[in-house]
Amino acid sequence: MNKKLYESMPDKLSGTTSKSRGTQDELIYTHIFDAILEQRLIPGTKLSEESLGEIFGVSRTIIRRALSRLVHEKVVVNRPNRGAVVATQTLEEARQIIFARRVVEKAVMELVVDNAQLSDIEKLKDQVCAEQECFAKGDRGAGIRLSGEFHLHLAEIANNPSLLSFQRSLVSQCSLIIAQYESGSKSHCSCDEHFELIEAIENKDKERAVQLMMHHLDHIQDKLNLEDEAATDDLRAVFSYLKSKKRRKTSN
Amino acid sequence: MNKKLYESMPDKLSGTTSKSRGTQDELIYTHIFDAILEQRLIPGTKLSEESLGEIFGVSRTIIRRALSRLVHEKVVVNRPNRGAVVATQTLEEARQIIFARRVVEKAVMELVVDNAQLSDIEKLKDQVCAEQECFAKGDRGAGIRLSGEFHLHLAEIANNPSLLSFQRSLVSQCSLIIAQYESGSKSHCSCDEHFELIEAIENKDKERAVQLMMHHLDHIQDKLNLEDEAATDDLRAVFSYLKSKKRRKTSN
DNA sequence: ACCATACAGATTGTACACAACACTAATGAA
DNA sequence: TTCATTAGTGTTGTGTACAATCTGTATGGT
Repeated sequence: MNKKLYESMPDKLSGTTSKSRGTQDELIYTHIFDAILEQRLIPGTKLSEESLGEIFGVSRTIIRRALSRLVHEKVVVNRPNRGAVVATQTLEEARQIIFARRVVEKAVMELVVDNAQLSDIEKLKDQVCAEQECFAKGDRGAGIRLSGEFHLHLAEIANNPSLLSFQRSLVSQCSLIIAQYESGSKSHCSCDEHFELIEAIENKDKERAVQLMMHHLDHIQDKLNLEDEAATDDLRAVFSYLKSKKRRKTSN
Repeated sequence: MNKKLYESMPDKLSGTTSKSRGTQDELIYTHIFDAILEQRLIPGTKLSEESLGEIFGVSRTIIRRALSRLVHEKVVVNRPNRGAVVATQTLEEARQIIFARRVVEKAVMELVVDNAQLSDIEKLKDQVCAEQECFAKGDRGAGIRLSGEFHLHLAEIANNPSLLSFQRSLVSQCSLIIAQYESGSKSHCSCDEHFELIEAIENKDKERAVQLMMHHLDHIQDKLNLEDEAATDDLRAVFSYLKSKKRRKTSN
């Protein structure tokens, strides 16, 4: 009766890494995850179990599982007895995360240069084009998400599951950091750099590819100025495309 | 009546990374985790929620949380509707995990050489001594666990939380791999190599420290290669030459 | 004897009720 | 007014009942 509400969600969101279909909690995880990566949920936003349960039409049990996964990936922080919030990072933590990413991206890139097939490179190009379009038409949120997914895709090509899952966590955290610290006006068009990376991969120029990647990360780090941003912290607004239904007739 | 049973457990188990105290599920997580690292739980063992609940004197809710964390760290695998089992890795997965560890350990070691204080080095020495004692008195399980904790401690000294949590997951998985593939008779006394590592750190000889670490990992991997043809109880590995088929649908 | 289907037992998946805790507001005294 | 205590309200934490699902066994047909 009050179930399966979420089935009416727009499809575009369900394609985080193009393999997000599955159980309820996975779907919900993906929605929240994407919302965070697209900066529709900004750092510090409280994620109330009951609200989310109403929004997605499931019980708190399911929400809890989705949140617990996000907590594990360090995208959400759980404050005991006080609920979960979208993670906020200090500048020092941000530097540490970017450092870790440097370590992983270097290894990933070396594997990518060795492993990348032509089809992989085509897909990468398509992805960066999509990213470019998003920025061009002003959909900054989706652009930032696709930018992160570009790096995830690299880790997929590298074909090491451990590195991939670590990369997933790091990329998400980086998106949060960008959301938190980067001035909104800066176009953040990493597309050019992404195209350069692809070119180096295509040429099998490992050294240049790695060096470009390091510079790419330098640029992210350089942009860590303190700046404010304004997005919504209203859960219902973020997920407004869902028909939010009242749970039960009891207690309003 | 059947609650708080676990309070009477021996204390020695509660010191995984010397900061394991906390909520119920964290305690239980630690106990299972240690049991796996000490190879008292071997790969493939089923972890029934109800049994564990009885053993620890808590409801399935808590057990589920502990298991979910273990699943996230890839130490336990969850089979939908059929419960959780201690993870088994194929040889290929094992190689990938060790590769990822190579990446992380190199970065960690470079940081350690830069950051290590005298007190850190003392603690490392104590830890390896404890490890040595365990092997000497035949407690192989605890020895293996301490051996892993040595590497975790290095990641702590490196002082990068992201790398540390990745390292935790990788080290646990490596312990599983060793449990699965390494012949029991081999002494696995990595203590000597650990002492050598400490010496290089003490001398601030970064290059040598990194190289020793790589060799250390080579040795782990070499042992796998020796066992390459050994029988496995992992069906996927045994029948890996078959193309895995999609699950059959309703139309039989 | 063989195969398929149906049933039975056990285990996990989900929802919900209630307990425990944290924050807020209100009350009263100095 | 200000501070301390306390009651109230809302949210999370945990246990448990029931539903859904899977595995193994038994039954019946060929």
